[in-house]
Amino acid sequence: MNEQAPINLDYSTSEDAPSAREQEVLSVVLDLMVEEGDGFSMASVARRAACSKETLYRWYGDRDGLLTATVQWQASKVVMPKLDDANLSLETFSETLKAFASSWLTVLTGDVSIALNRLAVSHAGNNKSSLGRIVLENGPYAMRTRLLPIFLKGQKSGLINVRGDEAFRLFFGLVIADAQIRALLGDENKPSQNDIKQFAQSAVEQFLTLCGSKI
Amino acid sequence: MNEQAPINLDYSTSEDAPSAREQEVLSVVLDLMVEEGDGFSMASVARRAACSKETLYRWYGDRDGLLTATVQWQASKVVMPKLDDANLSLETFSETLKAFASSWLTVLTGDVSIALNRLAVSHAGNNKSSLGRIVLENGPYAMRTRLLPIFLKGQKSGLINVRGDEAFRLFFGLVIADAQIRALLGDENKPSQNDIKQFAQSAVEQFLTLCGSKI
DNA sequence: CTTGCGTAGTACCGTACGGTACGGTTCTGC
DNA sequence: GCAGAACCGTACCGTACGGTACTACGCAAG
Repeated sequence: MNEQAPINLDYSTSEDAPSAREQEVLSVVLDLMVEEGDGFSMASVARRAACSKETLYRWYGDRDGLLTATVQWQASKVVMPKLDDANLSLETFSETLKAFASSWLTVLTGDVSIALNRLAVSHAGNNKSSLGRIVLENGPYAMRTRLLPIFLKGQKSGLINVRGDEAFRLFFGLVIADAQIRALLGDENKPSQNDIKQFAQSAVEQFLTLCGSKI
Repeated sequence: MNEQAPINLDYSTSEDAPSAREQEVLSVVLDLMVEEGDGFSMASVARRAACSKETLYRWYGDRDGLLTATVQWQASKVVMPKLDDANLSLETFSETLKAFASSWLTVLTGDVSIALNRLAVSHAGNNKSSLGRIVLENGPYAMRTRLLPIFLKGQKSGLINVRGDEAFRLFFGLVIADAQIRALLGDENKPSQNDIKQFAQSAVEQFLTLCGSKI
């Protein structure tokens, strides 16, 4: 349904991991993104990374290549949570979901994620520059891909009863709600770590209430 | 909690409504925003609106002023739904919420809203340019302000049982879920009008299930 | 020591755009 | 019909930035 025209996401196969020096550069880009949004110049990157613009262009081709490499590097740092499918009690299931929800909210309202998503949103308007696509693939879609098997296991264990895609939509809504868009729009009123824990907990409880096998 | 340092939102008091000619200009800006995102130039506005750049600068001061005027004009076009507090049956309440949810989803996934929110998000990164703030005030906050009295009425009639701010967060999450962020990131898979009706209906049902007075 | 490669630093070019200036034209009030 | 303001169209300026060219230096191999 969603996987159409697979984009080049072969950062895990082609050029494996960026070298230490490259990571320095990409890290500078991330910092600049957080500080100045999309406005930073190639010159500022070169200056702060103590490299020449020529090197940037040799390594990444153009500005968009640099941004793409940065986004993909950042995405590659997010690790996949595991759920051992053996002992799937309601307790385990619920706790796993809560932990995931908490971590997800923390990431999404973090500075780096905000900067990255701002960049992707603004680039999604202008055609060319597939940054929006890439963030979409590594953001919502990736989370969906990660959560679906978890939901599936819960379903097979009779803990929930709902179609997978509906489960994802519901879970996203209950957990994230308006937190992300408000952060993107510059709302300074960010949820504290305590708020997040609270949100995650009640979201999971609501989730289980709504689709905890009863139909 | 949210209303701090009230920004200049006096488009309703100072210069009332833009003239017909001004509306032509602002409409051109909206069109260009939908077509090209933030990338459009003042020259392109002048060209398509068949006016001179000098006029644009005389009227709006600078580019940011033009954008601000456009955003505020668009926001002023959204009308406030009413709920007659007299006959507040569960049926009426539920139908009102469903209609609101449906309309909300339609607006948020529409081209104009997407373009506007993209603009606001990208400007929220760069300080100066209070566009993010303005969209935040006229988007999520305005919806919150609109919904709170409705929830309050429902609460007083014993139909729901939840704190107002929690009700808003919950309602937002159930109705909007990942639809807006996906649209902003350029997901072409927009919900059809039928999907929207479906989403709105089940969202309201879920909302009433979760906080329909039972605690 | 010498040769050659990779890179830092910098100067440079072309372009795009925000903002201004100005001549010519239309509209408005008297 | 006349004066003044508003406005259109366009030419122009300054700047900022993406991208390229070139020089100098460090360093490793032979």
